[in-house]
Amino acid sequence: MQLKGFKKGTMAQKITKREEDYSQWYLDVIKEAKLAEHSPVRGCMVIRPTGMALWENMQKGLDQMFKDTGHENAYFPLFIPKSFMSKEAQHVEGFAKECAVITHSRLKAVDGGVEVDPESQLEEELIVRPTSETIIWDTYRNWIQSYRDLPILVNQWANVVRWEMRTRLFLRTMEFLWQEGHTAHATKEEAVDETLQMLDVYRSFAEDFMAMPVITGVKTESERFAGAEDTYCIEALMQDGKALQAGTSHFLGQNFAKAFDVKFQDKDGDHKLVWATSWGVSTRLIGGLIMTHSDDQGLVIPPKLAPTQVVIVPIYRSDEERATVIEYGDSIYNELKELGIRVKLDDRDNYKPGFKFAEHEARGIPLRIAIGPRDVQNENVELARRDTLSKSIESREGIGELAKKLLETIQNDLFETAKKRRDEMTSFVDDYDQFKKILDEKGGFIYAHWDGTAETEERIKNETKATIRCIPLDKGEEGTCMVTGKPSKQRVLFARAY
RNA sequence: CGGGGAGUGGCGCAGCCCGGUAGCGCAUUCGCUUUGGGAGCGAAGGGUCGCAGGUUCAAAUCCUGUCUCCCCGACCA
Repeated sequence: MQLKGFKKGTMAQKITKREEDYSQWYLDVIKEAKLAEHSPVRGCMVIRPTGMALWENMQKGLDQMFKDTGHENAYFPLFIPKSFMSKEAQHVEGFAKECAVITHSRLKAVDGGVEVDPESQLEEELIVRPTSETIIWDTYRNWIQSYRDLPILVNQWANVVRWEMRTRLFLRTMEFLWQEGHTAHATKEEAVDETLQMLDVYRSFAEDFMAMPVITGVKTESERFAGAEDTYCIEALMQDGKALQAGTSHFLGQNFAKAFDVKFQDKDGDHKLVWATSWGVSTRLIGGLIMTHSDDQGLVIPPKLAPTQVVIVPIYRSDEERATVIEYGDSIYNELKELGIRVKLDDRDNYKPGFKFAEHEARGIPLRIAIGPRDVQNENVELARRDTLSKSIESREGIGELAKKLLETIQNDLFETAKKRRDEMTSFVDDYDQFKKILDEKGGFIYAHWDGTAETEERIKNETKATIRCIPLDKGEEGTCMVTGKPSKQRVLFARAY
């Protein structure tokens, strides 16, 4: 039995509507879902328990995929000696402007307060890691002597700091959580394969767990990671038509092996430089998740990642009714729990059902089961989907299996909906004026021909704010550059980006 | 880092122009009535007005500095 959808707009509006102010909507969703908040430290956030539970679920999924592809976790220091940073020229250039530097080791008390003790100045300053290539490659030098020591397939879960000018919760913060994989190989082919393998891990994680469709491709020289030969990426499209780089996988060539003198003796007895990769995704994915699925009622997230997948809301008047309904709810709770569903029974007595409905919607719980005396009587439940905001009456019998099935349906539907939206906001353009027009009026992804030069790329960026997000891996047809008319090997993906 | 806006009980705001010792809504606590889409009434608790200086008999209010957040720009894997 189908019921009518929820009445919208009748509730007190705590969340700014998307079309009114997208940035404010994004902040409101995070706040109402209790994912994170601003901290007293500029550019840094407090990740609240719900936000952390979401990240932990993402970690679990990714970590399993890393283990399944032969990787192990390790942990390297937060601090990097300053001299390490300068060993790889491109790398230091890329990160120099956003490094936090530790110069002193202690404070001293001064009339009621504290100040930095000038006598504690460090002989060599320490850098708070913006990424760990340098300290890891310095370490790998000692781990690698023979081809038998290769490959090294290591990942670490860590925090990093990049001193950003302008920050946004999850999307760009000065400190963020991430994973960084660092691998060492005997041959170029093996390293390239690893780079592409991990890119595909990211793609499938984005699609299968986050229900977020992505385009895979390689970055142009100007967007490449400092110190990499090639940077591959997954690019997602947000609801407001802006692109988000959601993950990167770098083929580092022998740049860090050279810089840190990491060689191995091969079967033929020759000493050779090691080939490297690194790859990472961060809490930025949470920002992408929010902006892919959520609506004006608040957070919408896929069941696979939802900290709570099903919430049961009891409805009652008297104490007797309460006892009956809660008992009914408990049995449903146990049934779902048995099936491995992350379920909660919201038995708080100080909130009315309507309040709870709104709250659980704002917090993005995929499925809600409401039960009242009528349902106990008829052996029914009311089932509500967060993604479609639709409700139906279902039989108590078999509710566990139904919920489980429905969670899978929601997971798939979210992906299909997001993919459909992404495709609708993707254009193919051959004319530069048309390109500008679409960018301003519609936004989204634009596939266009480009002559492959940094000059043209720069010009387009300056004139339109759009950047080449990537050169897609599934190559299309040849053509001519929309700006210069010179030959183009394939269309590249343009968008304004976060 | 440049331009604009803002910081006042937990949250959202008024008061500031024109100085006179802080108020409203929501939330919280207690009580009663309620409970199928954000409950009602009654009572109570909670704020050195971001922080630091200065002017003044007197500063949330005027002046200077500083920190943080939001928007736009520059910058940025």
